[in-house]
Amino acid sequence: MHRYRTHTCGALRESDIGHEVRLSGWCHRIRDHGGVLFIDLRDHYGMTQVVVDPDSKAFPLAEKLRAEWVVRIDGKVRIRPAGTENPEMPTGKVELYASEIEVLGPAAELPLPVFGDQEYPEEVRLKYRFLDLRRERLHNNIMLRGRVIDSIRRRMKDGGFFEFQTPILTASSPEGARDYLVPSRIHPGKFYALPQAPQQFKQLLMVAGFDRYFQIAPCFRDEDARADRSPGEFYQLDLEMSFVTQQDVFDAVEPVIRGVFEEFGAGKHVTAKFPLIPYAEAMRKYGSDKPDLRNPIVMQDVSAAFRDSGFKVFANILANDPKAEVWAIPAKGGGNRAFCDRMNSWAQGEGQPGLGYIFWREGEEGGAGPLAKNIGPERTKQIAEQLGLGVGDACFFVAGQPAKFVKFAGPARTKVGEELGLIVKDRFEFCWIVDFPMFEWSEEEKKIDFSHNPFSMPNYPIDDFLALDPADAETILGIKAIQYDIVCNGVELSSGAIRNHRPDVMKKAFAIAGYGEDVLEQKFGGMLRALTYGAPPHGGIAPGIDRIVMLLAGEENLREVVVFPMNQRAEDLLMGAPSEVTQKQLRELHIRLNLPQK
RNA sequence: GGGGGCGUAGCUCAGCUGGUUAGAGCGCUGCCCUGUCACGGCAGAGGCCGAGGGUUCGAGUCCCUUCGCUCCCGCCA
Repeated sequence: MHRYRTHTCGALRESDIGHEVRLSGWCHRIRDHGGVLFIDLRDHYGMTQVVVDPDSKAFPLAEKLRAEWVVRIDGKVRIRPAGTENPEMPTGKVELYASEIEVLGPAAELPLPVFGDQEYPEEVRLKYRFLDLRRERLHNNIMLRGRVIDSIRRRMKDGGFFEFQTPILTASSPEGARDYLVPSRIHPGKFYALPQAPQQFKQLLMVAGFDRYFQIAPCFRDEDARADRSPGEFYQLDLEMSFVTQQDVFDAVEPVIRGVFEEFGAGKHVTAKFPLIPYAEAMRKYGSDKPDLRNPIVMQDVSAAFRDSGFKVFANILANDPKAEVWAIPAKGGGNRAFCDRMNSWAQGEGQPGLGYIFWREGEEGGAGPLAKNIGPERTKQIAEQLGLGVGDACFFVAGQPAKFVKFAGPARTKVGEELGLIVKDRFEFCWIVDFPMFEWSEEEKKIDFSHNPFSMPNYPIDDFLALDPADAETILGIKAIQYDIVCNGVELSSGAIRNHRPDVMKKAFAIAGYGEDVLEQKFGGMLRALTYGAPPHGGIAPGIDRIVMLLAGEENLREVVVFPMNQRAEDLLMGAPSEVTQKQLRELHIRLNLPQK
């Protein structure tokens, strides 16, 4: 007989009745009836009920067992007495009558019970992550993650992609997020950086002729955390392809993503064909470049209804600023004052002066509320008709420069959708966001800068692009990049682009953004050199693994799908990272600390 | 860096307009219980009410400061 077990805790069935077996596992739950005592013995594979009574020589020890002790139990499998089967458990028709128990690992009183599904504070859960991971929900999430990654690998390989490993210790890159730095012992004063993404490496692999690359790649960024953004490190399905158009990338990636969501989405509806939504349209309709399409609300421009109207606040905004507009957020089913007032207070809590509204109800079919009275019945009717609203509905309005108010309009649309229960859960609504602007006006630096990734190819005839006058801001700010995102349920799942593989175009793009060739050479010399010696047109994308698993697991927070996550302040409470190091270590690295005054 | 929320027993939480000895459930300890599967019953231990300061006859409760966790803004090729 094996030292620890002949079966796992999820294995025993009626066919095993009468056999002498050995199980090892954790005491999940113990029910002591004095004369008879039940132990639910748990391991990774399942749970089996163990019975002990005073006729067994294991009885005295069984009475001493406590939750989460690790034990080995020998005994005979027997059928449960009629009426005591548990149909909830796969092993529920049988039980193990214990003849011998050995304690393999006793447990101290638990700071975090494994049994049950109560919520516990993040701090305790992270400090005792190993206990939290024993709990069903997290345990399942982590296994789901593994299965999702297996499936992704298989799908990528079937699609003709090869998996590569790229360096973890690399060079600091000037663009993007803050780097994690690693001091060099051999080169005093110099540092490696952990890659924010294997961006340049995958492009170099394309230049090297490997044609189709992918990697489940760790990425490191020293930026502050969010619920959907782990501090420090996260994983991407990083991929790159040569000789492709944007459409080729879509055709390669969309089936992988859709397939994974259909495979693990527990039957939830998955978008059959991801619609393409231009960035500008997404901002206009949804107030976001990562719209939640489960929310049916589509905003509209209703400036005409307010221009020169009796509602002076909006009329003046429109009269005084040619860029100003008024947008409407329709709220079907929100046609009562209580709801409109609640939205108004919410807006004030968001730092807005308020949220104008009109609502329609029985007896006031022409529109109710102060705003309706100010603009009059004709204009109110015009709004109702434009948005298809009637009795029982409401509509909210935001005014000003769209570029400035979308940061509020987008969340307002979400809020209305949530409050009115318009968001259809149990669906994965995907879309591609395309046509991102290549450049944007940096208010901070008072100059044109890259809007997103400087490696993206501008969607503009190459000769015309090379001939651009850097002072022609209007034309330049209108140029789109061949860049795209996948968005699902309001979560940005991935970002990608057709890359700029032409050194002359790249030099021009950097020149437009105000960077000289010396900067380009210094920061991206390797990349530039590679593009000089025969670079294929190429492009790719990098879906976030953690976010995919988060959506599939139905979780709101990345920590629920990462085995050993850090907390919001980028601390690992279990391992105690970051930590101080010895003077000797610092000396070897030629580092002297210069700590902030406290 | 900024804003919101939270902080009371090992854990989850209650504790009203400030009022005498701060409660419940789970867990823990002891006793009882031979068919439970959230077993049940009885008894008990366990509290710097995050920390510091203030107001008050009196503070878990009000005010200020500070620390911790979390959510958001900034930031995020």
